[in-house]
Amino acid sequence: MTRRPTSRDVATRAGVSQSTVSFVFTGKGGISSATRARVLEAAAELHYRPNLAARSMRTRQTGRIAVVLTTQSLLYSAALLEGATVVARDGGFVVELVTVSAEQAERHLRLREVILSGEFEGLLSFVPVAPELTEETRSSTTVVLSLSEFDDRLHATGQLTDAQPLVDMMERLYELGHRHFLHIGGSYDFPSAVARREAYTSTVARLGVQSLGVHEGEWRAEAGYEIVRTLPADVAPFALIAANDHIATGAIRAAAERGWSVPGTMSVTGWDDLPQSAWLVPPLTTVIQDREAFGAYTMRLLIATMRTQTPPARPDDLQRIVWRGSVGAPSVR
Amino acid sequence: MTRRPTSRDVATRAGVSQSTVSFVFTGKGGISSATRARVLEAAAELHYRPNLAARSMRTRQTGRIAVVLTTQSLLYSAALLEGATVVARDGGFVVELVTVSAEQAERHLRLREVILSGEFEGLLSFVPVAPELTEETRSSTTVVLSLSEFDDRLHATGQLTDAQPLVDMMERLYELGHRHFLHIGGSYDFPSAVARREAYTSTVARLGVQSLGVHEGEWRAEAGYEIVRTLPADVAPFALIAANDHIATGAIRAAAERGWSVPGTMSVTGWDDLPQSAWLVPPLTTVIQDREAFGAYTMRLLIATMRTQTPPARPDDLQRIVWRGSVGAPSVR
DNA sequence: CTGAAAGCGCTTACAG
DNA sequence: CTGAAAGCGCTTACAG
Repeated sequence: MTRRPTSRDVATRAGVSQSTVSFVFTGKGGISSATRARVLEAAAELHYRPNLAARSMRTRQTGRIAVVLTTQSLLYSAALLEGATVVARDGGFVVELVTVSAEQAERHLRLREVILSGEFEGLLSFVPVAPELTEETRSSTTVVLSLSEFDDRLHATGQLTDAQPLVDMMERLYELGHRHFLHIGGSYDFPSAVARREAYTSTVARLGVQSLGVHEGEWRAEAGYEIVRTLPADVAPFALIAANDHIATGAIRAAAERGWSVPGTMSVTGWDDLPQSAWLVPPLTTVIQDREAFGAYTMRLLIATMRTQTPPARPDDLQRIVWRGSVGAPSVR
Repeated sequence: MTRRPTSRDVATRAGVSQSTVSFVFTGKGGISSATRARVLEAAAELHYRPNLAARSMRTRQTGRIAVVLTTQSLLYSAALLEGATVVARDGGFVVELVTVSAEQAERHLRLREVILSGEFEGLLSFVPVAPELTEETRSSTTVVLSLSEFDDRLHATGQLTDAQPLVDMMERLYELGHRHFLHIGGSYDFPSAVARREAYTSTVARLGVQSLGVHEGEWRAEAGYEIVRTLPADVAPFALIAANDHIATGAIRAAAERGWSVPGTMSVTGWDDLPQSAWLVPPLTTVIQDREAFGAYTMRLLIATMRTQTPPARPDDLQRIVWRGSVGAPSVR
């Protein structure tokens, strides 16, 4: 465990000055290829690597980007994270994962700490960042991109919050003969939950079909279960548009307990394609999101913001519907 | 976007020397409480925070620990990561997540880079670290703790690979009247899959019951589905011991298609308690792993190693069975 | 094309 | 109990 070699050690070995070594590694300054080769060789022999803390101190840049997620969302975000990380790495940044509490106040404090610490040049948040916090940290050197903010500022509700698949699913169900619909949504502090609810109500109006209700289901299976369990026994065959697969799974269970056929009595659609969704009885029609591509895109956007470059083009194939057995024509019991 | 305040700024404002400010923030040196209060006040007014890069350079310590996971394993590791992160933070470390390819050679290169970069004081790997790599990086300042190594060195196969719950479930099924069992395992390059298979076969022998088969199910729902789908129609009521919830879910689907009752004709147990498992029809009996506690434990172990302290005691309540409707007495069709 | 030198913001002996 | 000073390993004007 000897001392790590420094640029000075490399310089001595290569017979050049320390600054020349630095120039070689940063690519700055015109170094002749002969000198350059000598330096690189000496560096390789010593297994030299630049000390990032020293570089960071001198340049006042950390090369770090924080990605913020709650533990819960992390469960669904492996691919998203992967996409973002790869883009960041290609851009010369190191990504640090910051998990925060789902609880508002606690999360606020932690985010504040992360932003003010100065350790990060950029922050990509997949959880809402309170406006006050954005205000308070305006003077920080950390460029913050939060997905909810992002929705507002860039009018980019066309991303993960795009509810178009929900409209497509409802139209398909209409074609199959459905005239009664029910919506169980997520938590309405999520833009995506609101977007899906809006898409539902406007599509109900446009198609001229009947809505049996719109409930806030908080993304939970319990909600799907309870709401379907307590529906009138003589309800007309209907299509449940659930905001995610959890809700849909709970609903299917309730239907099974009531002896209702799926999709005949109740057709149902989810969102997210959880691992077990394709294996439910019946398999669940749902929306697959290309989270990796989305993660990559958001990171590209953050980096472009940090460098004040023009934002990258938005990919338009981030979501697609997988049709499975939980959707079919309505049938009399 | 003004310049960040430094300890010198704080010193000026508090009317002390810069080193006094440093002493206050590191807790070193005997600073009178009056001076201390003045410094802290000035620091608060300026929103001063120590520059970590500068500190790191001076102390030659990075305060960083890398946690290594593959993207795949990340999906199951949210809680694990949370547990580890909290412990690290309490220990004064910052955790950086490093995702690596599941592909061997690529992963090797990346791990090598991470270890040799000198950016991390510790590395906690949930993927195997090749022995050659451990050898090659012996002179690095990064303390490496890999979970596979961990199994060997500390004989700690009693952790996530402990198959005891499987034995308990089989005994309970035996009490309920089951005399026919079937096992669909994971991938046998996972120690946990092997441990579960061994526990199954030895318990079959000990209880003197009949095994309808032992299959390598590669952790996949397809395996559960196919194997149950192709069982003889006149098979005796049996208990399926699936290596995880995916397999169990596929099996339940096959049983439903065959018109078999669960748990009467086929009782079934899984492992992992996936989010939808409690909402299947019937709800799935499974094993809940306290991944958060496990993650916390592994991080404690790493930090103890880094500080050459005695390792922490192993928690013994990392797994527990949740009994749900998929398990019951066998019944004639 | 290359070198000498300043300085990034800290920590920590060393004086006093 | 507090201060002056060296130095961690780099980058980057500034000379030459």
